[in-house]
Amino acid sequence: MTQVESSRIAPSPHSSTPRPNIDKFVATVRKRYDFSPAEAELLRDRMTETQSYAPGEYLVNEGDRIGYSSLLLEGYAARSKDTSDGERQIMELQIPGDFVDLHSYPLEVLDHGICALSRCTIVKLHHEDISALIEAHPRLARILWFSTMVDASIHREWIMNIGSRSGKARIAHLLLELLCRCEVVGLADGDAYWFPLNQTQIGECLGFTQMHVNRLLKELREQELVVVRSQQVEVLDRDGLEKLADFNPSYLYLDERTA
Amino acid sequence: MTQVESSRIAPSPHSSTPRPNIDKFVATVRKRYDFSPAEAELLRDRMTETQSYAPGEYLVNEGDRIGYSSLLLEGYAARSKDTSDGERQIMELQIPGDFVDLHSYPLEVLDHGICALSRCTIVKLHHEDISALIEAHPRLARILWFSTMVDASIHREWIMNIGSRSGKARIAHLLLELLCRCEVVGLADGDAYWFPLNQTQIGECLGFTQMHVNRLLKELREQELVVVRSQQVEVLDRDGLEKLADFNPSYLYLDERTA
DNA sequence: CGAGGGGTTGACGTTGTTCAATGAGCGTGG
DNA sequence: CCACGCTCATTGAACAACGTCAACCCCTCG
Repeated sequence: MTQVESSRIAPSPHSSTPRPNIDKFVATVRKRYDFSPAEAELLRDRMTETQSYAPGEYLVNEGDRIGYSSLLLEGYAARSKDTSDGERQIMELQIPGDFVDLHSYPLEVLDHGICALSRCTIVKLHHEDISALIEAHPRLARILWFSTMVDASIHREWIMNIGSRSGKARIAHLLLELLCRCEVVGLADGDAYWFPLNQTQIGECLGFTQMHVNRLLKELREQELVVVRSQQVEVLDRDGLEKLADFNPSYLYLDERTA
Repeated sequence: MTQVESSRIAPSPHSSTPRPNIDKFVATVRKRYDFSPAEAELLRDRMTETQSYAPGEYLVNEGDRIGYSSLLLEGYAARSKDTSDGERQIMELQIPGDFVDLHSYPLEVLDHGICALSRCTIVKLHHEDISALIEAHPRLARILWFSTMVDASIHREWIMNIGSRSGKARIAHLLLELLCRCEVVGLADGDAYWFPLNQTQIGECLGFTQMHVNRLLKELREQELVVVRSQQVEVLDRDGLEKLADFNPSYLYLDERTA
């Protein structure tokens, strides 16, 4: 819980942290790629420049051509695109340990924006440094590539979620995904975790209106499956919720036994 | 049109083509990464083993651990997952020139299946060859990585499509995406192209029932925007269809000016 | 104390599903 | 040749899911 709370403490913007803590990123790939301390050092050596963003601020805008990628150290962010009628669709949620725009390294121009959903702190990795690292250590290329491919896998599961599941199952699935991901980076407190999205933003993830999200959350609460209130998710009946959501975490690639 | 028809001719399975034509793949990355003839040769030299699949056959099953990736030479395939209630969600359509499971190189185990929607021919690229190529030519890593990141970008647009657009706009968007992609690899005939999906499969892409797809196609036909019949899509009013679908092809990364 | 953000609830309309029936096209075997 | 089975497309009517509009609540912050 202390780690959760710490993400609300605002560091000074544009500060420089000589040795940022990238352990959460290492934790997300560890089960698949044995990230040696030496390899972590290589990466960490290139990451010094940190930056903070206020809730609602965009780290990257759709169409931006940026020369660095950002590793999220604290806070929640979202990949999103704006619709022509002024709405917004969120494609993925990002939590500490996630490389939020490593996609921009091979893509050069980003097709989507990255929006801070809470106060966020990131550390930058410049693209020229990625190129140098990869050239000297090809295995790092595969690890970074892997990390972006997990994003693609999450995208596919979201397509499945939005396209094929019932309303309650969709919300349940979203909340379970975040529980699993928070656990891996040490941000879960049992079956509870910090979740700074309001009902409107949950709707933007799932293709629902805020009112409908409200009704669905009410049903999940009344069935004593999960409670979402004041930026906290508390899963009451994990088995029941997973069954309702048809949840199988293998798409997150968080352990070695995944199908 | 001849190229379209040729995809129905069945080559013998497990045949060996010394120098497969990978020009369509080169065409899909050309605008972003100037793929030199020498680099194309490097790739082609490693690709000799071809294979064919019948419609409905799976190239890869969810959870498979395969040692090679497949470049689609002929036919339509789909990335898909099965739902618990026996339905199926399609996450992406693949056409000639697409690397259908390059994702499995960094992921090792695939989170989704690849299903042939028509008769398909692929050529294999073994993962050990990818590793060797990348080690010797780091630029190729970025090109292959790029190709998988375009898949991720397409996934994001599909999330947007399914989550935020109206029924008619969803179908229109899907048909326009395929038109653009077919054009780049020379498989479009003006504003028409071969499209071997039936209404059930279109529904599996968009989260609709077959009956609803039928009704939406009828409306699009009556509005003289697009006609879909007997495995052919004919776009009658491209501007009108693009406006209806709120279609912006920049997410496909098919030209250099993309936002 | 007023404004604003977020949550809650109800009535009603639209969108999409389900169930059911029908027809068109095509290959197969009698 | 026709009858038959099969896939795919088409259409209608009842129903469920979800959006829209509107009102109201609570809390916080200035």
